[in-house]
Amino acid sequence: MYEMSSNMHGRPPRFSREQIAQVAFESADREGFDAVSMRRVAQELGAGTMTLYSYVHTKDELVALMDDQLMGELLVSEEELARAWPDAFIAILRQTYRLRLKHPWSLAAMQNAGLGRNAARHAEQTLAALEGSPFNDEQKFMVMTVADSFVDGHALHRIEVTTEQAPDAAVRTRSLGALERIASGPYPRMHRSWVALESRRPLAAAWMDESFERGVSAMLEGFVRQFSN
Amino acid sequence: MYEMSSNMHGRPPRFSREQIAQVAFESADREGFDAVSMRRVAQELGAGTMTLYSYVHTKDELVALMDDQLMGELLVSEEELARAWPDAFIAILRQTYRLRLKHPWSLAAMQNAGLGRNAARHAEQTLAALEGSPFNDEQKFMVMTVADSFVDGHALHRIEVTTEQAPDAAVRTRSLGALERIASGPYPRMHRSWVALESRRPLAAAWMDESFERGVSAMLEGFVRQFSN
DNA sequence: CTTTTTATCGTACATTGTACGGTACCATGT
DNA sequence: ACATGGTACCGTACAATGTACGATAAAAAG
Repeated sequence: MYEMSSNMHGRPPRFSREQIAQVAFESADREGFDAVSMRRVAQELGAGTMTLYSYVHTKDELVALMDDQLMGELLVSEEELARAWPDAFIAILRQTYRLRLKHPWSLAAMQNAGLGRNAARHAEQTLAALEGSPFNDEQKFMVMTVADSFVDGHALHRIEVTTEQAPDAAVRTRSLGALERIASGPYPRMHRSWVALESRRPLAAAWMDESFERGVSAMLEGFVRQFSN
Repeated sequence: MYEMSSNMHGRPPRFSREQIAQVAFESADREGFDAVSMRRVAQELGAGTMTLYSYVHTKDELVALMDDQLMGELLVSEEELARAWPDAFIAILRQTYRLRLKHPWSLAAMQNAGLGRNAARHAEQTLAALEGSPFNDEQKFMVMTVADSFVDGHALHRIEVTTEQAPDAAVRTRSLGALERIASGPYPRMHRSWVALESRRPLAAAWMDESFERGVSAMLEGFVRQFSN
C-alpha cells in the first residue's frame, strides 16, 4: 500500500509515528492519561501543535499508536512460547496483568484503539501458547477471550481500588471511603469478610496477587474439565 | 450528621440529587457518556449550569451518583437470594453482566466513583448469595472479587468489540479492522480459530453469551475444587 | 420588616480537539 | 538552474469543557 523511501515527494518528515507515540506513552506514564493532550505532546517534541496532525488524523489515532506500542511490550520470545502447557500461557497472562498495572491508562486507552498490529501478534502468540492444551481451535479462542477478560477485569478493579487515593478523596466526593462505609453500615457479611482478611496481612497487594493467581488457575482447571467431555 | 426537614433555613432546593443523577443517567444512555456535560444536564433540568454545583461539588461526584443509581438496579429480592447455591450467585453475575452491556458507560464511570451505598449493598447481597457455598468468609470474598472482575472484564471486551463500529472506523483511524487484519496478516492460528468459529453462526452475540456462561461455570468449578483441599 | 441562609446563575478563564489557510521546504521534471 | 508540485509545519480561531467568583433572589427565622 505504502510507497517506499524511493519515489519521495515533498518535504521529509521530522518525526516518525513511533517517536510521537513514544513521547505520548511516556507522558501518560508520568502525568496520567488525561494529561496527554495534543499540545503537550507537540511541545515535548519541540513542534507546533498542529504539526502532529501531519502524522495522525485524530487524537484517537495517536491513542491507538500508544496502545500498539504497549502491546509490543507483551510480545514474547519463541523459546518462551515453546514451554509446555500451561506454563507459557499462564506466563503470558501474568505479563499482561503486570503491564496493565504498570500502565493503568491502557485500559481506558483500549476503548478507542481497535485491534492493532501488535495486539494481533499478541493474540497469535497467546493461541500459540495454547498449543499443547487439550482444547480445539474454537475452544482455544474462547479460553483466550475469557482469560483476557479476567486479566483486564482484575487489573481494572485493582487500579480502581488503588487509585482511590488518600484521605481527602472521601471529602472531595462527599461519599464515604470504602472502609468507613463497610464499618458504619448494615453490611455484616462484608464486615465479616473484612475481619477475616485483616488477620492475614499484608492486605492490598499480596492479597490481590493471590486473588489473581487463584482466579487464573481456577478458570483453567474449570475449562479443562468442561472441555473434556 | 444531617439536619432533618424540620429546622430548615434559606431557600429550598428545586431538585434532588437523585433527580439530577437520573437525568444524567438517561442522558448517558441516549447520547453516550462523553455527551454528559454539566451544561447539558443543567439545560435538560431547565436550570442554569452553575446551579448544579449547589447539589454536587464536582462532576466526578455527579458521576458517582450515576454509578450509585446504576448499582441500585442490581439489588435483588430476598427470595432471589434464598435460592440454593450456586443459583442465586450466578443469577447476580448474569444480571450484573446484562447491566454493564445495557449501560456501557458504567465501566468508564466506575473509575471515578468509589464504593457507593448501593454498590456496598450489592456486594453484601453477593456475599449472601454465597451462603450455601463451600467457601469460608475469606474465600467468599475472593470468589466475589474474581467473579466480578471476570464479569466486568468480559463486558469491557465485548463493548470494545461491539463499539468498533461500521466500515468507516477503519478508515478514520487509518488502522485495519480486526477482520481484515487477521485475514491479511501472518496470523495463522487466529485465522484457524476464526474459520472454526464461522462454521458456528451466529457469531457475535450468541458466541459471547456462551463464552460468558462457560467462563463463569469454569471459574466456579475451579474454585470449588481448589478450595476443597 | 430585618436578618440569615441557601439556591440560582451570568460571566469569565483556562484547557481541550481540531478546521483552516498560509508558509517553508524538498524532490523531481525541465 | 529554475519551476513545479507535493508535503511538512504551524499561527490563528472556534466551539466545548469544568468550574471559580460574585451578584442576586428567595424563603425561613427572629
